[in-house]
Amino acid sequence: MSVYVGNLSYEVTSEDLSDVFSEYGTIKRIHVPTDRETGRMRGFAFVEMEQESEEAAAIEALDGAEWMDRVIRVNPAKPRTDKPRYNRR
DNA sequence: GTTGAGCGTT
Repeated sequence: MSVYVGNLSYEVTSEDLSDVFSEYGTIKRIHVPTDRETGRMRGFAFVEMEQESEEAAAIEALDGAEWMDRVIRVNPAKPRTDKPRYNRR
């Protein structure tokens, strides 16, 4: 169970996400991927809750919501695609 | 500014 949070501002941190999502359930884990090469945020994040019902509540409440002057996107996350990454630097 | 890692081809 995990939730994808996209269209985020680059100013948003995992703390902000934790703060907001904890209103709808118990945060199990927060993951904010940063670009491996630039070290900067990629404008999205992942949140895991204890229960899927909690995630659903968060999705309903936050998807399309205006946050940090930006309409964010919240959806059930897709499993990590394990696509080949041959010549990465 | 939209789907996470790492190994360094898994």
